[in-house]
Amino acid sequence: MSPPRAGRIPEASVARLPVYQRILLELVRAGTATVSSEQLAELAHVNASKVRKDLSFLGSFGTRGSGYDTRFLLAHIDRELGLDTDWPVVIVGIGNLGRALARSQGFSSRGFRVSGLFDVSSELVGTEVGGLAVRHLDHLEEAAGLDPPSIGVISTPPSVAQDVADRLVGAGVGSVLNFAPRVLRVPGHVLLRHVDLSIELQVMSFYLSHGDHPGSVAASSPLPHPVGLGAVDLA
Amino acid sequence: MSPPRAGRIPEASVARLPVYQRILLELVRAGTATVSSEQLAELAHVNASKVRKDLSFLGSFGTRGSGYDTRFLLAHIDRELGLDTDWPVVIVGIGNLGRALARSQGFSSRGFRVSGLFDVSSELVGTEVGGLAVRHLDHLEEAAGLDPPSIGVISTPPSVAQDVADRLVGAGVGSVLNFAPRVLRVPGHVLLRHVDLSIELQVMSFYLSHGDHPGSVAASSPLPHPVGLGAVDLA
DNA sequence: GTTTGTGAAGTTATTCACAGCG
DNA sequence: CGCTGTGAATAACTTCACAAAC
Repeated sequence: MSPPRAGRIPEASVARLPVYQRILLELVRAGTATVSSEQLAELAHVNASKVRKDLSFLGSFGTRGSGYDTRFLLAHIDRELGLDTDWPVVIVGIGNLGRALARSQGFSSRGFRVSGLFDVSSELVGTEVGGLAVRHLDHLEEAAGLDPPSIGVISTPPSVAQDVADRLVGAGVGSVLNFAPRVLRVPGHVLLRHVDLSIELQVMSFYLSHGDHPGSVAASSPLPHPVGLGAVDLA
Repeated sequence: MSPPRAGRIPEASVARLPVYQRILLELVRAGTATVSSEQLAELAHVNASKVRKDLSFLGSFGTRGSGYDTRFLLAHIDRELGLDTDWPVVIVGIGNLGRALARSQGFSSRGFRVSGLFDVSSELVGTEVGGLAVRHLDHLEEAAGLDPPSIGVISTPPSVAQDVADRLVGAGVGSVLNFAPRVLRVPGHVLLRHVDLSIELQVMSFYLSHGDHPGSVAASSPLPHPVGLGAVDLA
Protein backbone atom coordinates (compact mmCIF):
# COMPACT_ATOMS: atom_id res chain seq x y z
CA MET A 1 0.00 0.00 0.00
CA SER A 2 2.91 2.30 0.62
CA PRO A 3 5.97 3.22 -1.46
CA PRO A 4 9.37 1.46 -1.31
CA ARG A 5 11.29 2.18 1.87
CA ALA A 6 9.12 2.74 4.88
CA GLY A 7 9.39 4.60 8.16
CA ARG A 8 13.10 3.94 8.25
CA ILE A 9 13.74 7.43 6.98
CA PRO A 10 14.99 9.69 9.78
CA GLU A 11 12.55 12.35 10.83
CA ALA A 12 14.99 15.12 10.09
CA SER A 13 15.25 13.86 6.53
CA VAL A 14 11.50 13.60 6.12
CA ALA A 15 11.22 17.23 7.15
CA ARG A 16 13.56 18.22 4.34
CA LEU A 17 11.89 16.28 1.58
CA PRO A 18 9.25 18.97 1.02
CA VAL A 19 12.08 21.45 0.58
CA TYR A 20 13.68 19.39 -2.16
CA GLN A 21 10.27 18.78 -3.64
CA ARG A 22 9.61 22.48 -4.03
CA ILE A 23 13.00 23.19 -5.53
CA LEU A 24 12.72 20.32 -7.99
CA LEU A 25 9.31 21.59 -8.99
CA GLU A 26 10.83 24.95 -9.79
CA LEU A 27 13.70 23.34 -11.67
CA VAL A 28 11.41 21.14 -13.72
CA ARG A 29 9.25 24.12 -14.58
CA ALA A 30 12.35 26.03 -15.61
CA GLY A 31 13.27 23.16 -17.92
CA THR A 32 16.36 22.05 -16.01
CA ALA A 33 16.91 18.36 -16.72
CA THR A 34 19.51 17.42 -14.16
CA VAL A 35 20.82 18.80 -10.91
CA SER A 36 23.80 17.91 -8.74
CA SER A 37 23.69 17.50 -4.99
CA GLU A 38 25.88 20.57 -4.84
CA GLN A 39 23.37 22.73 -6.69
CA LEU A 40 20.43 21.32 -4.82
CA ALA A 41 22.24 21.97 -1.57
CA GLU A 42 22.86 25.57 -2.43
CA LEU A 43 19.23 26.13 -3.30
CA ALA A 44 18.03 24.41 -0.15
CA HIS A 45 20.53 26.17 2.10
CA VAL A 46 21.93 22.89 3.36
CA ASN A 47 25.15 21.10 2.60
CA ALA A 48 25.72 18.66 -0.19
CA SER A 49 26.39 15.53 1.86
CA LYS A 50 23.13 16.06 3.62
CA VAL A 51 21.32 16.19 0.33
CA ARG A 52 22.98 13.01 -0.87
CA LYS A 53 22.32 11.23 2.41
CA ASP A 54 18.70 12.32 2.44
CA LEU A 55 18.14 11.23 -1.12
CA SER A 56 19.91 7.94 -0.58
CA PHE A 57 17.18 6.96 1.87
CA LEU A 58 14.77 6.98 -1.04
CA GLY A 59 17.00 4.74 -3.12
CA SER A 60 19.69 5.35 -5.69
CA PHE A 61 18.20 7.81 -8.06
CA GLY A 62 21.26 9.75 -9.06
CA THR A 63 23.72 9.20 -11.87
CA ARG A 64 27.35 9.41 -10.89
CA GLY A 65 29.15 11.97 -12.92
CA SER A 66 26.07 13.96 -13.86
CA GLY A 67 23.68 14.24 -10.95
CA TYR A 68 19.96 13.69 -10.52
CA ASP A 69 17.29 13.70 -13.19
CA THR A 70 14.99 16.41 -11.88
CA ARG A 71 11.75 14.98 -13.20
CA PHE A 72 12.55 11.46 -12.07
CA LEU A 73 13.66 12.52 -8.61
CA LEU A 74 10.63 14.74 -8.19
CA ALA A 75 8.32 11.86 -9.02
CA HIS A 76 9.97 9.68 -6.41
CA ILE A 77 9.85 12.32 -3.72
CA ASP A 78 6.19 12.97 -4.50
CA ARG A 79 5.52 9.29 -4.17
CA GLU A 80 7.47 9.03 -0.95
CA LEU A 81 5.67 12.01 0.54
CA GLY A 82 2.36 10.55 -0.50
CA LEU A 83 1.64 13.57 -2.68
CA ASP A 84 0.30 11.28 -5.38
CA THR A 85 -2.40 10.17 -2.99
CA ASP A 86 -5.72 11.88 -2.50
CA TRP A 87 -5.82 13.47 0.95
CA PRO A 88 -9.04 15.37 1.39
CA VAL A 89 -8.49 18.34 3.67
CA VAL A 90 -11.13 20.30 5.51
CA ILE A 91 -10.36 23.75 6.82
CA VAL A 92 -12.23 25.06 9.82
CA GLY A 93 -12.06 28.78 10.45
CA ILE A 94 -12.22 30.87 7.31
CA GLY A 95 -10.67 34.07 8.60
CA ASN A 96 -7.69 35.64 6.92
CA LEU A 97 -5.43 32.69 7.54
CA GLY A 98 -8.08 30.17 6.58
CA ARG A 99 -8.62 31.98 3.32
CA ALA A 100 -4.89 32.15 2.67
CA LEU A 101 -4.65 28.41 3.23
CA ALA A 102 -7.74 27.60 1.20
CA ARG A 103 -6.48 29.51 -1.78
CA SER A 104 -2.92 28.44 -1.39
CA GLN A 105 -1.14 26.71 -4.20
CA GLY A 106 0.82 24.98 -1.51
CA PHE A 107 -2.23 23.07 -0.50
CA SER A 108 -4.14 22.49 -3.68
CA SER A 109 -1.24 22.08 -6.08
CA ARG A 110 0.20 19.19 -4.14
CA GLY A 111 -2.40 16.50 -3.98
CA PHE A 112 -4.15 18.09 -1.09
CA ARG A 113 -7.71 18.42 -2.20
CA VAL A 114 -9.52 20.96 -0.09
CA SER A 115 -12.82 19.18 0.33
CA GLY A 116 -14.57 21.47 2.73
CA LEU A 117 -14.50 24.90 4.31
CA PHE A 118 -16.31 25.49 7.57
CA ASP A 119 -17.04 28.44 9.77
CA VAL A 120 -19.77 29.62 12.09
CA SER A 121 -20.04 33.22 11.01
CA SER A 122 -23.28 33.87 9.18
CA GLU A 123 -21.45 36.45 7.14
CA LEU A 124 -19.08 33.84 5.79
CA VAL A 125 -21.34 30.84 5.45
CA GLY A 126 -22.57 30.68 1.90
CA THR A 127 -19.75 32.74 0.45
CA GLU A 128 -17.19 31.19 -1.86
CA VAL A 129 -13.46 30.99 -1.23
CA GLY A 130 -11.25 29.59 -3.91
CA GLY A 131 -14.23 28.14 -5.72
CA LEU A 132 -15.57 26.30 -2.71
CA ALA A 133 -18.59 27.28 -0.65
CA VAL A 134 -18.13 27.95 3.04
CA ARG A 135 -20.53 25.81 5.06
CA HIS A 136 -21.67 26.08 8.63
CA LEU A 137 -19.65 24.00 11.07
CA ASP A 138 -22.81 22.13 11.96
CA HIS A 139 -22.63 20.47 8.55
CA LEU A 140 -19.17 19.05 9.29
CA GLU A 141 -20.29 15.58 10.36
CA GLU A 142 -22.69 15.25 7.46
CA ALA A 143 -20.06 16.35 4.96
CA ALA A 144 -17.50 14.04 6.51
CA GLY A 145 -19.90 11.17 5.98
CA LEU A 146 -20.10 11.83 2.27
CA ASP A 147 -16.43 12.61 1.65
CA PRO A 148 -14.35 11.53 4.64
CA PRO A 149 -11.51 13.99 5.16
CA SER A 150 -8.02 12.70 5.96
CA ILE A 151 -6.79 15.89 7.50
CA GLY A 152 -8.47 18.65 9.44
CA VAL A 153 -6.89 22.08 9.48
CA ILE A 154 -7.74 24.43 12.32
CA SER A 155 -7.43 28.15 11.63
CA THR A 156 -9.92 29.43 14.16
CA PRO A 157 -9.42 31.75 17.09
CA PRO A 158 -7.71 29.94 19.95
CA SER A 159 -10.78 30.04 22.17
CA VAL A 160 -12.66 27.53 20.06
CA ALA A 161 -9.76 25.48 18.73
CA GLN A 162 -10.14 22.63 21.20
CA ASP A 163 -13.86 22.31 20.49
CA VAL A 164 -13.16 22.23 16.79
CA ALA A 165 -10.46 19.61 17.29
CA ASP A 166 -12.91 17.44 19.21
CA ARG A 167 -15.49 17.76 16.48
CA LEU A 168 -12.97 16.95 13.78
CA VAL A 169 -11.90 13.84 15.64
CA GLY A 170 -15.53 12.97 16.22
CA ALA A 171 -16.15 13.31 12.51
CA GLY A 172 -13.44 10.74 11.84
CA VAL A 173 -10.49 12.88 10.90
CA GLY A 174 -7.25 11.02 11.60
CA SER A 175 -4.87 13.95 11.48
CA VAL A 176 -5.15 17.47 12.74
CA LEU A 177 -3.01 20.40 11.71
CA ASN A 178 -3.46 23.26 14.11
CA PHE A 179 -2.61 26.86 13.28
CA ALA A 180 -4.40 28.31 16.28
CA PRO A 181 -2.27 29.54 19.16
CA ARG A 182 -3.48 26.99 21.63
CA VAL A 183 -2.24 23.71 23.03
CA LEU A 184 -4.65 21.02 21.88
CA ARG A 185 -5.35 17.54 23.15
CA VAL A 186 -6.44 14.71 20.87
CA PRO A 187 -6.73 10.95 21.34
CA GLY A 188 -3.50 9.03 20.94
CA HIS A 189 -4.34 7.57 17.57
CA VAL A 190 -4.77 10.98 15.99
CA LEU A 191 -1.71 12.64 14.50
CA LEU A 192 -1.56 16.21 15.71
CA ARG A 193 0.83 18.84 14.53
CA HIS A 194 0.94 22.45 15.41
CA VAL A 195 2.29 25.36 13.40
CA ASP A 196 3.12 28.60 15.09
CA LEU A 197 3.46 31.57 12.80
CA SER A 198 5.26 33.64 15.37
CA ILE A 199 7.85 31.17 16.62
CA GLU A 200 10.29 32.11 13.90
CA LEU A 201 9.86 35.73 14.82
CA GLN A 202 10.67 34.93 18.41
CA VAL A 203 13.69 32.88 17.47
CA MET A 204 14.83 35.80 15.32
CA SER A 205 14.35 38.06 18.27
CA PHE A 206 16.58 35.79 20.35
CA TYR A 207 19.41 35.94 17.85
CA LEU A 208 18.98 39.67 17.38
CA SER A 209 19.24 40.13 21.14
CA HIS A 210 22.29 37.94 21.42
CA GLY A 211 24.04 39.37 18.44
CA ASP A 212 25.31 36.04 17.29
CA HIS A 213 23.09 34.33 14.76
CA PRO A 214 23.73 30.86 13.38
CA GLY A 215 24.41 31.29 9.71
CA SER A 216 21.24 32.66 8.18
CA VAL A 217 19.03 30.15 6.56
CA ALA A 218 15.81 29.38 4.91
CA ALA A 219 13.84 28.13 7.86
CA SER A 220 10.69 26.22 8.45
CA SER A 221 8.91 23.52 10.31
CA PRO A 222 11.07 20.41 10.64
CA LEU A 223 11.18 18.37 13.80
CA PRO A 224 8.23 16.23 14.73
CA HIS A 225 8.92 15.80 18.42
CA PRO A 226 10.55 18.92 19.69
CA VAL A 227 8.16 21.43 18.42
CA GLY A 228 6.37 24.65 18.64
CA LEU A 229 2.99 25.79 19.64
CA GLY A 230 0.26 28.12 18.54
CA ALA A 231 0.82 31.78 18.20
CA VAL A 232 -0.93 33.79 15.58
CA ASP A 233 -4.32 35.17 16.34
CA LEU A 234 -6.38 34.95 13.26
CA ALA A 235 -9.71 36.50 12.57
CA MET B 1 23.14 45.11 26.05
CA SER B 2 21.90 41.56 26.11
CA PRO B 3 20.52 39.29 28.88
CA PRO B 4 22.63 36.96 31.04
CA ARG B 5 23.86 33.87 29.26
CA ALA B 6 24.64 34.39 25.62
CA GLY B 7 24.63 32.28 22.48
CA ARG B 8 25.68 29.28 24.47
CA ILE B 9 22.12 28.00 24.45
CA PRO B 10 21.73 25.11 21.96
CA GLU B 11 19.66 25.97 18.94
CA ALA B 12 17.20 23.19 19.64
CA SER B 13 16.56 24.70 23.04
CA VAL B 14 16.13 28.19 21.67
CA ALA B 15 13.48 26.86 19.33
CA ARG B 16 11.53 25.52 22.29
CA LEU B 17 11.63 28.64 24.40
CA PRO B 18 8.71 30.24 22.55
CA VAL B 19 6.71 27.12 23.32
CA TYR B 20 7.32 27.41 27.02
CA GLN B 21 6.71 31.13 26.79
CA ARG B 22 3.24 30.62 25.38
CA ILE B 23 2.32 27.98 27.92
CA LEU B 24 3.55 30.09 30.80
CA LEU B 25 1.54 33.00 29.47
CA GLU B 26 -1.56 30.83 29.56
CA LEU B 27 -0.75 29.58 33.02
CA VAL B 28 -0.14 33.05 34.39
CA ARG B 29 -3.40 34.25 32.89
CA ALA B 30 -5.15 31.30 34.46
CA GLY B 31 -3.72 32.30 37.83
CA THR B 32 -1.44 29.29 38.22
CA ALA B 33 1.45 30.31 40.46
CA THR B 34 3.84 27.41 40.06
CA VAL B 35 4.40 24.61 37.59
CA SER B 36 6.59 21.53 37.66
CA SER B 37 8.79 20.39 34.81
CA GLU B 38 6.48 17.40 34.54
CA GLN B 39 3.40 19.55 33.97
CA LEU B 40 5.17 21.90 31.62
CA ALA B 41 6.46 18.91 29.69
CA GLU B 42 2.99 17.49 29.29
CA LEU B 43 1.64 20.79 28.00
CA ALA B 44 4.52 21.23 25.61
CA HIS B 45 4.42 17.65 24.37
CA VAL B 46 8.03 17.06 25.30
CA ASN B 47 9.60 15.14 28.12
CA ALA B 48 10.40 16.47 31.55
CA SER B 49 14.18 16.17 31.44
CA LYS B 50 14.20 18.19 28.29
CA VAL B 51 12.25 20.93 29.97
CA ARG B 52 14.59 20.98 32.92
CA LYS B 53 17.66 20.96 30.72
CA ASP B 54 16.29 23.73 28.53
CA LEU B 55 15.41 25.89 31.51
CA SER B 56 18.73 25.23 33.18
CA PHE B 57 20.45 27.03 30.30
CA LEU B 58 18.71 30.19 31.44
CA GLY B 59 19.88 29.77 35.02
CA SER B 60 18.42 28.17 38.10
CA PHE B 61 14.94 29.52 38.29
CA GLY B 62 13.14 26.58 39.81
CA THR B 63 12.56 25.71 43.43
CA ARG B 64 13.33 22.12 44.36
CA GLY B 65 10.38 20.48 45.86
CA SER B 66 7.79 22.78 44.34
CA GLY B 67 8.66 23.68 40.76
CA TYR B 68 8.90 26.93 38.84
CA ASP B 69 7.25 30.22 39.64
CA THR B 70 5.28 30.85 36.47
CA ARG B 71 5.47 34.62 36.50
CA PHE B 72 9.14 34.68 37.34
CA LEU B 73 10.08 32.10 34.74
CA LEU B 74 8.00 33.84 32.10
CA ALA B 75 9.77 37.11 32.75
CA HIS B 76 13.13 35.44 32.31
CA ILE B 77 12.18 33.69 29.12
CA ASP B 78 10.80 36.92 27.72
CA ARG B 79 14.04 38.63 28.52
CA GLU B 80 16.08 35.81 27.05
CA LEU B 81 14.03 35.85 23.86
CA GLY B 82 14.37 39.60 23.63
CA LEU B 83 10.62 40.02 23.85
CA ASP B 84 11.10 42.95 26.18
CA THR B 85 12.92 44.78 23.42
CA ASP B 86 11.29 46.91 20.76
CA TRP B 87 11.60 45.19 17.40
CA PRO B 88 9.80 47.19 14.76
CA VAL B 89 8.41 44.89 12.10
CA VAL B 90 7.31 45.84 8.63
CA ILE B 91 5.05 43.54 6.65
CA VAL B 92 5.17 43.60 2.89
CA GLY B 93 2.26 42.00 1.05
CA ILE B 94 -1.09 42.64 2.67
CA GLY B 95 -3.04 39.76 1.19
CA ASN B 96 -4.88 37.28 3.35
CA LEU B 97 -1.75 36.07 5.09
CA GLY B 98 -0.34 39.54 5.50
CA ARG B 99 -3.58 40.64 7.12
CA ALA B 100 -3.59 37.61 9.39
CA LEU B 101 -0.05 38.42 10.48
CA ALA B 102 -0.71 42.12 10.88
CA ARG B 103 -3.67 41.51 13.13
CA SER B 104 -2.12 38.63 14.96
CA GLN B 105 -1.79 38.71 18.70
CA GLY B 106 1.25 36.56 18.18
CA PHE B 107 3.05 39.47 16.60
CA SER B 108 1.75 42.50 18.44
CA SER B 109 1.30 40.99 21.88
CA ARG B 110 4.90 39.97 22.15
CA GLY B 111 7.00 43.04 21.81
CA PHE B 112 6.81 42.98 18.05
CA ARG B 113 5.55 46.37 17.09
CA VAL B 114 4.20 46.33 13.57
CA SER B 115 5.54 49.62 12.30
CA GLY B 116 4.54 49.47 8.69
CA LEU B 117 2.32 47.70 6.17
CA PHE B 118 3.20 47.85 2.50
CA ASP B 119 1.66 46.67 -0.70
CA VAL B 120 1.46 47.79 -4.31
CA SER B 121 -2.23 47.24 -4.95
CA SER B 122 -4.05 50.53 -5.33
CA GLU B 123 -7.07 48.86 -3.82
CA LEU B 124 -5.19 48.17 -0.61
CA VAL B 125 -3.04 51.24 -0.30
CA GLY B 126 -4.77 53.70 1.96
CA THR B 127 -6.94 51.12 3.71
CA GLU B 128 -6.43 50.27 7.35
CA VAL B 129 -5.51 46.88 8.74
CA GLY B 130 -5.34 46.42 12.47
CA GLY B 131 -5.33 50.16 13.00
CA LEU B 132 -2.43 50.79 10.66
CA ALA B 133 -2.60 52.32 7.20
CA VAL B 134 -1.34 50.31 4.26
CA ARG B 135 1.22 52.33 2.33
CA HIS B 136 2.62 51.89 -1.14
CA LEU B 137 5.83 49.90 -1.30
CA ASP B 138 7.51 52.94 -2.83
CA HIS B 139 7.30 54.59 0.57
CA LEU B 140 9.28 51.80 2.22
CA GLU B 141 12.66 53.51 2.13
CA GLU B 142 11.27 56.78 3.38
CA ALA B 143 9.38 55.08 6.22
CA ALA B 144 12.45 53.05 7.11
CA GLY B 145 14.40 56.26 7.45
CA LEU B 146 11.97 57.63 10.01
CA ASP B 147 11.44 54.43 12.00
CA PRO B 148 14.08 51.85 11.07
CA PRO B 149 12.53 48.38 11.13
CA SER B 150 14.46 45.49 12.68
CA ILE B 151 12.61 42.79 10.83
CA GLY B 152 10.95 42.61 7.44
CA VAL B 153 8.20 40.08 6.87
CA ILE B 154 7.45 39.00 3.34
CA SER B 155 3.94 37.75 2.63
CA THR B 156 3.77 38.53 -1.06
CA PRO B 157 3.25 36.23 -4.02
CA PRO B 158 6.42 34.28 -4.75
CA SER B 159 7.07 36.07 -8.02
CA VAL B 160 7.97 39.33 -6.32
CA ALA B 161 9.42 37.97 -3.08
CA GLN B 162 13.06 38.34 -4.14
CA ASP B 163 12.55 41.92 -5.25
CA VAL B 164 10.89 42.73 -1.98
CA ALA B 165 13.73 41.07 -0.07
CA ASP B 166 16.24 43.19 -1.97
CA ARG B 167 14.34 46.34 -1.18
CA LEU B 168 14.02 45.43 2.49
CA VAL B 169 17.74 44.84 2.71
CA GLY B 170 18.34 48.07 0.80
CA ALA B 171 16.16 49.86 3.31
CA GLY B 172 18.39 48.64 6.10
CA VAL B 173 16.43 45.72 7.50
CA GLY B 174 18.77 43.27 9.22
CA SER B 175 16.46 40.29 9.36
CA VAL B 176 13.98 38.89 6.90
CA LEU B 177 11.20 36.46 7.64
CA ASN B 178 9.84 35.00 4.44
CA PHE B 179 6.43 33.39 4.15
CA ALA B 180 6.42 33.32 0.36
CA PRO B 181 7.02 29.98 -1.36
CA ARG B 182 10.28 30.98 -2.90
CA VAL B 183 13.94 30.44 -2.16
CA LEU B 184 15.44 33.83 -1.40
CA ARG B 185 18.99 35.11 -1.42
CA VAL B 186 20.18 37.85 0.89
CA PRO B 187 23.63 39.18 1.81
CA GLY B 188 25.49 37.17 4.42
CA HIS B 189 25.00 39.64 7.23
CA VAL B 190 21.23 39.48 6.97
CA LEU B 191 19.43 36.84 9.00
CA LEU B 192 16.95 35.10 6.76
CA ARG B 193 14.38 32.58 7.86
CA HIS B 194 11.68 30.96 5.86
CA VAL B 195 8.35 29.58 7.00
CA ASP B 196 6.46 27.17 4.84
CA LEU B 197 2.81 26.76 5.69
CA SER B 198 2.47 23.55 3.76
CA ILE B 199 5.52 21.65 4.96
CA GLU B 200 3.69 20.27 7.95
CA LEU B 201 0.93 19.10 5.67
CA GLN B 202 3.45 17.28 3.53
CA VAL B 203 5.14 15.72 6.52
CA MET B 204 1.71 14.58 7.68
CA SER B 205 1.11 13.12 4.28
CA PHE B 206 4.34 11.16 4.58
CA TYR B 207 3.35 9.63 7.88
CA LEU B 208 -0.16 8.94 6.66
CA SER B 209 1.29 7.13 3.67
CA HIS B 210 3.69 5.12 5.75
CA GLY B 211 1.22 4.26 8.45
CA ASP B 212 3.71 4.72 11.17
CA HIS B 213 3.72 8.17 12.71
CA PRO B 214 6.15 9.31 15.39
CA GLY B 215 4.10 10.02 18.48
CA SER B 216 1.79 12.87 17.61
CA VAL B 217 2.96 16.21 18.74
CA ALA B 218 2.54 19.89 18.77
CA ALA B 219 4.72 20.89 15.89
CA SER B 220 6.34 23.98 14.61
CA SER B 221 9.42 25.67 13.30
CA PRO B 222 12.50 24.69 15.25
CA LEU B 223 15.79 24.04 13.55
CA PRO B 224 17.79 26.95 12.25
CA HIS B 225 19.98 25.13 9.78
CA PRO B 226 18.04 22.24 8.38
CA VAL B 227 15.00 24.00 7.22
CA GLY B 228 12.07 24.36 5.02
CA LEU B 229 11.05 26.45 2.12
CA GLY B 230 8.18 28.46 0.89
CA ALA B 231 4.87 26.94 0.11
CA VAL B 232 1.68 28.80 0.52
CA ASP B 233 0.48 30.99 -2.30
CA LEU B 234 -1.06 34.02 -0.82
CA ALA B 235 -3.03 36.71 -2.49
C1' DG C 1 37.05 14.17 -14.84
C1' DT C 2 32.68 14.44 -12.30
C1' DT C 3 29.42 13.29 -8.95
C1' DT C 4 27.00 9.79 -6.36
C1' DG C 5 26.41 6.73 -2.35
C1' DT C 6 28.03 5.41 2.07
C1' DG C 7 30.82 3.71 6.01
C1' DA C 8 33.24 6.04 9.63
C1' DA C 9 34.06 10.08 12.45
C1' DG C 10 32.41 13.91 14.63
C1' DT C 11 28.86 16.80 16.56
C1' DT C 12 24.62 17.92 18.70
C1' DA C 13 20.64 16.71 21.10
C1' DT C 14 17.95 13.63 24.16
C1' DT C 15 17.29 10.79 27.98
C1' DC C 16 18.75 8.60 32.19
C1' DA C 17 19.50 8.56 36.83
C1' DC C 18 20.61 10.48 40.95
C1' DA C 19 22.84 13.76 44.16
C1' DG C 20 21.38 17.83 46.44
C1' DC C 21 18.25 21.28 47.94
C1' DG C 22 13.92 22.95 49.83
C1' DC D 1 9.51 13.44 50.41
C1' DG D 2 9.23 16.05 45.90
C1' DC D 3 11.34 18.18 42.32
C1' DT D 4 15.20 20.55 40.31
C1' DG D 5 19.66 20.69 38.14
C1' DT D 6 23.26 18.14 35.93
C1' DG D 7 27.00 14.83 34.80
C1' DA D 8 27.15 10.66 32.32
C1' DA D 9 25.14 7.55 28.83
C1' DT D 10 22.63 7.09 24.70
C1' DA D 11 20.74 8.22 20.51
C1' DA D 12 20.11 11.09 16.47
C1' DC D 13 21.88 13.73 13.10
C1' DT D 14 25.58 15.85 10.29
C1' DT D 15 29.82 16.01 8.01
C1' DC D 16 33.90 13.92 6.19
C1' DA D 17 36.28 11.52 2.94
C1' DC D 18 36.73 8.31 -0.51
C1' DA D 19 35.78 4.21 -3.34
C1' DA D 20 32.80 3.05 -7.10
C1' DA D 21 30.13 4.38 -11.19
C1' DC D 22 29.43 6.94 -15.12
